[in-house]
Amino acid sequence: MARATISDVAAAAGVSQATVSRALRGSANVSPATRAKVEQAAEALNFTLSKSASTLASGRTMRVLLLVSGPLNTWFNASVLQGVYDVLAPEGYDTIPAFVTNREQLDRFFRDLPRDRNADAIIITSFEFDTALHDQLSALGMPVVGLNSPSTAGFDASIGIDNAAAITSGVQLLRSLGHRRIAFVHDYIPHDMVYGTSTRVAAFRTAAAQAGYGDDDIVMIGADHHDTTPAMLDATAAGIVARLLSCEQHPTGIMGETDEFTAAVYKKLRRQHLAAPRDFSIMGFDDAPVSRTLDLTTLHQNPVALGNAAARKVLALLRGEAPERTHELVPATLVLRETTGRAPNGR
Amino acid sequence: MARATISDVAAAAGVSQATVSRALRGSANVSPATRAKVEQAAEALNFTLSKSASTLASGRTMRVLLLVSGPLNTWFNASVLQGVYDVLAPEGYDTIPAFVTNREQLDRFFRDLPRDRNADAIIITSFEFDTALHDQLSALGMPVVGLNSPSTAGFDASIGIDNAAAITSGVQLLRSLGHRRIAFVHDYIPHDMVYGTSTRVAAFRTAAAQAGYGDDDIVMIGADHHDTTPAMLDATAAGIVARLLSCEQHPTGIMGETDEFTAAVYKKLRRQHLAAPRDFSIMGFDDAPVSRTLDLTTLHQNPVALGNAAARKVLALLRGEAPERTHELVPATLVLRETTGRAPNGR
DNA sequence: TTGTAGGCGTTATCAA
DNA sequence: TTGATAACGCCTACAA
Repeated sequence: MARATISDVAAAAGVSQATVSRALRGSANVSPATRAKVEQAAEALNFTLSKSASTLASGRTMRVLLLVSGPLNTWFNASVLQGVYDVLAPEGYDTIPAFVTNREQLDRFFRDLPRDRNADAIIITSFEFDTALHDQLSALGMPVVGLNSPSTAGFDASIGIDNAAAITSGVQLLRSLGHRRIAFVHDYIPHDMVYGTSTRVAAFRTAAAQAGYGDDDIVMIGADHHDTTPAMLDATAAGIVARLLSCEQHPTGIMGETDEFTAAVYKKLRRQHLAAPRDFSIMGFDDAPVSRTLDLTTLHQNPVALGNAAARKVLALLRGEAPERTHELVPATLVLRETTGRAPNGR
Repeated sequence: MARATISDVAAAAGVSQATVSRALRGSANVSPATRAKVEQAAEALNFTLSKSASTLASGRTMRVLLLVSGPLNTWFNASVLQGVYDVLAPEGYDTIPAFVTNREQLDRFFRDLPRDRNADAIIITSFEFDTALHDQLSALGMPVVGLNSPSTAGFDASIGIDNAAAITSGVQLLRSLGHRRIAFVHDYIPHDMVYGTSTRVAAFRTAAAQAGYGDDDIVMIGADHHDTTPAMLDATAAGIVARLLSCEQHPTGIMGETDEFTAAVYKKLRRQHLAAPRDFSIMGFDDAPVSRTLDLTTLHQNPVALGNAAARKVLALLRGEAPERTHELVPATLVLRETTGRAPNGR
């Protein structure tokens, strides 16, 4: 038997198609009796509304795009997806993941997007837009919400963690523990794209200065390219540790841009038979699973919650309401674990 | 300006709507000249086909469902999603993730699914179907492909790793290293659902027997409930280690059902100042990131590749072709790292 | 290779 | 509260 259509249900229930549509969507202005009749008929015919037909007729696609930077199978991105999904699914929206890993893909994505009215809104994670992108963005005609983007420019709403405040608390911790010289180790920073985490580098500089560290007391060491494989990350970490330890007076307090990156550095340090917090203190950022595994002190953020919040803002925007808070900044809090402690004597 | 429709393009290009449709979909039987004209007109009008309208008219949704067990933000599930996405996206298909964590949700998912013709195919990851589900499944009328499912029953095609062979190689390793007594530690096994990884438990029993281990030489220790949070996993691991070490002659060779679970156990063991491979050997399963972090010997599988393969089978099925291999079993190979070695003396 | 025209299954507007 | 009916934007025989 062919699938039932709305008119089959209408016939079975003895009402019009319009009434079936109203009843099944839980719309107001349907008498309880009628609604019950319709629901029964639909049930009997094993009928549900076709999403495609609804979409076409209403102009609403019931889909929201989630654009993340980098692969989907990272802790952060997957968690954001989970968070977005959790609030969107009950509302009947599909979450459609998409990702870009470099500028070229990003441009292509936006070039194709406006021509493609196949989503009602878009959530953009972890990177910023320059003017060019900004223009295309506004041409989209759909709500755009940012998640952990370096700035709020171009977004109808946004949610993100307060990187600067978090980094400051981390620096303060190291200072409290007596570390005279501190370092920040970070991943490659591409010139053509601004990532959410990139702001942490600048934040460290600022925080360190404010905490009283002189220029000679802070060292910044970055990777010179993106590390896509574990083996490459490993090599990069080795290089960074080499530079770290060959400073004439090496820093004893180390902060990393992300837990993953920090973990790689930490492992290399241990391979030199240096131990934390005996010989140095090290802390990551994110509170990703790897930080638990290694008992790494870190700065906690909750990407699932961020995803939830972003999705809620999308929902509000879609309803034509203003989100409770348009641009929201949530704290990332210090999680003390085993890799930080009093600075070694004599340093 | 309102969005252009296909008839605007037709008018601009001086052809019929049908020709525009054919040209834009890359269909055959369109002269290069006409195609060029159409493409130009579409470009000028910033036009692309509406997915919803196409779907409605053609009956094809260009969407495939990916049903995973457990949250999306696990290494395995996120990687499968990535893998599926990678091959489906270029073909114009959206990947729509969905997940269920228990039997009730699973039932609900399938109860709603047939009434909801909003996907062309479905990929089901990591669990099996009993007869009841099987029936609903075939009523779906769309291709169903399995990924790491315990059996191939009910699937039009499937891909998975050979758990039994992998477990066997692990057991052989422990035997070669001289471990007289071996243990298998595993997560909770619910009674109402069969997971892909559950088969590893039985596989261990079989492999151990075949390798010559007597009943007294193998110990199986499982969790008695699912551990959803890190803290709970931690507690469970503590209980397991307690049982492990309180055996009158405790096993020195340990295999775990998954890397994550194994890592939790390993950490607890270390907290007792036991070291691998000095005091015991331990190996995980999956080659998840945590196994690298801890230098854990493990059995490698590649969920991204599994996702790729599953998606390719979907594509073939959707084209009405038979996949190159309908039911495929790929090996999971032993990765030697630092946590396995010769059994301690005198054991 | 291209055009014609009916239909895909809803939603939304307007009356009743 | 309910019913007619005209969109919604494209696909696909079928015909030319």
